[in-house]
Amino acid sequence: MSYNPINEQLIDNVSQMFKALSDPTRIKILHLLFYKECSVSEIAEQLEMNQSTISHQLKYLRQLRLVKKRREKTMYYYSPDDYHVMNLLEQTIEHTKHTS
Amino acid sequence: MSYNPINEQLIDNVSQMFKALSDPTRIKILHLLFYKECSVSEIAEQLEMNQSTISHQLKYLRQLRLVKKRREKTMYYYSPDDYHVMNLLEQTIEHTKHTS
DNA sequence: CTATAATATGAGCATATGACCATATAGTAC
DNA sequence: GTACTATATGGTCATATGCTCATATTATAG
Repeated sequence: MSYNPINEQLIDNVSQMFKALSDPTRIKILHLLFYKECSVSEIAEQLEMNQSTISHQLKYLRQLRLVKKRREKTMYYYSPDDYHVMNLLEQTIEHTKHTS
Repeated sequence: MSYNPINEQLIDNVSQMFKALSDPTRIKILHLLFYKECSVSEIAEQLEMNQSTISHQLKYLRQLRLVKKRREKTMYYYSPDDYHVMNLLEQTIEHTKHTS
C-alpha cells in the first residue's frame, strides 16, 4: 500500500459524501431517521425547523440516495437508504461523544 | 439504543469534522500525508496548486488537530495527527472505489 | 367537482467558502 | 548585517450554501 494520486472523480464522490454529513441540519435529520421512519412534518416538528427547509434537505439527501421515501395517503415517510453511511455517521457521533 | 435529541455542541463537532473532509483539496492533502510526511512546497507541487492555498488549508487542518508540523531548517514537515479520522478517510476512499 | 392537508419547488438574500495575489515573517547561509 | 528560501497571512473576489417566504403540486375526503 503506497501513495498514488487519486482519480479526480473518486475524490469528488468522497467529498460529496462527507459534505452531505457536514451540515448540522442534515446530521439531525439522518440521526432521527436512524431510529425512526418519519414524515416531513414530523421531522420539522422534532427539529423545530421550517417544513420547507426540511423538504429541501430531504431532496438533497435523496439525490445522494442517502434516504428514500414511501407514500401513505398524503404523507411521505422517509427512512435511511445507505446503511454504510448511516453507520459511519452513528459511529462518528459515538466516537466524538467520548473524545471531544 | 433509542433516539434521543442530540446535544447541539456534539452535532457541531461532528459536522466540523465531516466538513474538514468534504473539500477535495483537503482530502488530497490528507491522503498524501497518509503515505508520506511532506513539506508545504512538496504538497503544493504534488497537487499542482498554489503554495498559499496549501498553507491556508494546512492551517485549517492543524486547527482541527488533524495534522501536525515539525520544523527542519526552513522547511515545515506536515503529517497526520488524528489516526481515527485518517482511517475514516482512507476506508471511505476504499469503499467508494468499489461502489460508485 | 371543491376544500383541505402534506409536501415540493423557485426566488431571493445573507453568509460561508476556497481560490489567488501580494506581501509579511522567520530562519539559514554568507 | 544582507540575500535567499520556505512558509504564513491579509485582502479580494467569485461561487456555494442554507434558510425563509410565497406559491405550486399532489393526493384525499366530501
